[in-house]
Amino acid sequence: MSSKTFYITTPIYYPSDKLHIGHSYTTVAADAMARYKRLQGYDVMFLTGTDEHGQKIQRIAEEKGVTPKEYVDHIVAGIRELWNLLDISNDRFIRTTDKQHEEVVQKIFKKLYDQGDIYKSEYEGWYCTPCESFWTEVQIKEGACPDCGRPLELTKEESYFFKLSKYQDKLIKHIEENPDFIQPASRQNEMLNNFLRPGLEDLCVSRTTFDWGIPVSFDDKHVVYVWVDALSNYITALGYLTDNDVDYRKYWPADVHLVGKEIVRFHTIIWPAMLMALGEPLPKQIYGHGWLLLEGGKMSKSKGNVVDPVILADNYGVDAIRYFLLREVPFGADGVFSNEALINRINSDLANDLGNLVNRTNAMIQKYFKGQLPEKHQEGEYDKQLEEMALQAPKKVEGYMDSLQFSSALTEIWKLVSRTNKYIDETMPWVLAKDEAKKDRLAAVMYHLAESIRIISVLIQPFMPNTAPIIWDQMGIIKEVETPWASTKIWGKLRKDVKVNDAKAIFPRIDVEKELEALEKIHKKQIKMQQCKQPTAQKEEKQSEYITIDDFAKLDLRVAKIMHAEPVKGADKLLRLELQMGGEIRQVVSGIAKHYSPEDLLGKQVIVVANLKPVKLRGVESQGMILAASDEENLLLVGLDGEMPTGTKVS
RNA sequence: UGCGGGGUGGAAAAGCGGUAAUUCGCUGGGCUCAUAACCCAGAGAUCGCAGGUUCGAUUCCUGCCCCCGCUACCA
Repeated sequence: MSSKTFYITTPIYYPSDKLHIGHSYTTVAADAMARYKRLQGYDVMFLTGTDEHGQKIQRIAEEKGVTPKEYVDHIVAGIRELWNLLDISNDRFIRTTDKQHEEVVQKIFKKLYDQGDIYKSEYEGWYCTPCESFWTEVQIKEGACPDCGRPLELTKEESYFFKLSKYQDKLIKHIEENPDFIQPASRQNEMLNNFLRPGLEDLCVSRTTFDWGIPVSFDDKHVVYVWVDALSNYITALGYLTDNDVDYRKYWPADVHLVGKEIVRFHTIIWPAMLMALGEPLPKQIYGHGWLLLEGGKMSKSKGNVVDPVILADNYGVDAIRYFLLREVPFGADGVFSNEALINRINSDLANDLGNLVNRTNAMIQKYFKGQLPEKHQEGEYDKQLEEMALQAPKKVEGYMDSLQFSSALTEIWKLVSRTNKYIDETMPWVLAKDEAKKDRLAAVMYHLAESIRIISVLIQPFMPNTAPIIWDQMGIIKEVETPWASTKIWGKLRKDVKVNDAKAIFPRIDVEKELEALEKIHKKQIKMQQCKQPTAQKEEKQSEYITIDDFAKLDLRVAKIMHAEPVKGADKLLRLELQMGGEIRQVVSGIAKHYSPEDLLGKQVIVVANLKPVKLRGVESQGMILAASDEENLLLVGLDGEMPTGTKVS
């Protein structure tokens, strides 16, 4: 019956570290969409996964002394657990280390090579041999490696290139003719103006400098680089170029690739070009959402933010977190996460409005009708208004959902929640209850409340998959008959003599003050735990890394006095200092501008590493380094417990 | 420094050429079914600054200031 298909994807995440609330945001959004489409009768394919290759992961794994695969297995297990916890209903989970994916990527690469869309050439760049890394002109500093500071060589590396430039005009045309292809529209202009129209360069799609990747099947010195490997997950997961490509033929092209705004470029330029080269249809839409910024104002910094989704879900419930993520931020724009915002949202929208509505309705039906409404209802004033509003809500919600406006969709549902709360005040059931003659009218009022709640409960399903069934249970709503999506469009689906069950608060109110304190404590604890972990790791290393007194003697530490200080032009962290050190004046560039103003420094005595090799910073020579203690927030210069003549040796 | 986003009542956030929505908070009132909740009313904004276009600008143009993210510089 469901011939309509809907294919939605999230990006595949890079498992170099634990995921945070920002990743959850994308995935929860995709999940809400997938659930919504399923409810509408679509045959949905919802894909998420992990992008597991690359130098960075290889490096981290080496540092930890495990194989890259062992390392990612561990992280990926955690990611799957998180999606499980957040009730993510993905139909498939792809890992770029899956055998099928690797094989198909090799086939794709070979195919593009055979038809001339990938060609072998040389990649020229500045190469740092010890780091085994290439750097671009912009990245290098003073001809040295930005990582280790050692000299670079202009090196050529054999590399495979994808003919991106060939597809430039076709891409521009496609984007111009399909205004929905890139959403929101502002991103479309960004792509056209910043990348496509100025001209595309061919893309380097293989590497020889590391081997944690999919080997190029016909040239095993090379590994397939991220573009071809990662982007193609959207089709390899469906069995593209395999014996069993039923799903590919069924679901491709994708309806939406949901991505963060930082990777819009890859999805709207490189990916479509690859598909054009493969002769496959392009996805219908790429939607670039904004960031969920973790530390908004200074408020949250001082109050501390717990951003571990697991802790948040444990404390407030999965649905509350899902609600917050999708409600707080207008999809497409950036938003800010703070514990306070989260708790306020839970209190006002979930506890006060929705939770309380269900609770008071349930309580009244129990109190006035012993839990079950009679068949006979007397229609009255205000009923029509509520009915109309309830019947409009689903249409509006659908409109917003179809354009991925989750926040607006929820706002629309909550308008109905508010209207229903207001209906109680208008009809004043407690007055009706005092007059036995008005029993029928009272029954109709209760029914209107229950029916409105039923419609609300069905509408919130995609967002809050756990809450909906709880409401059904409390309100005696029968799942199969009274909760299909289409049932929201008909008033009166709920049977007249509905019988409710005992209920307790779905969303208890949270004490903001207390809770913020509690979160703060957890936050501090986490920081402590991290700090504890690091020193133990370092300790082991340090035992073999003792230095001798001779090593120390190599340092020439001197007392110096700051005679002059000024900002370095074009740098916001650097100060240029002139130091009196014995008979000489030294010029030192120091990254302390965020913590000290030039005036503060005049006349101060500091400790200088006097025999440090001079370097140029931002074009200014620095002949040494001054010592300071610093953590993430603060920085204090190291001084003397009194005054000493400048030039005095420190040991 | 480059790129991008933004500055609208206490907070968040719409509007984008013609009485400045909405939510939270605040004040006052109502009600008592309910989770100190719900309902009603009210106060509170010269829409970052300075010019310009226009009969008229928060909305268009120019310049400037500030904030945020990425980026470079923290020897």
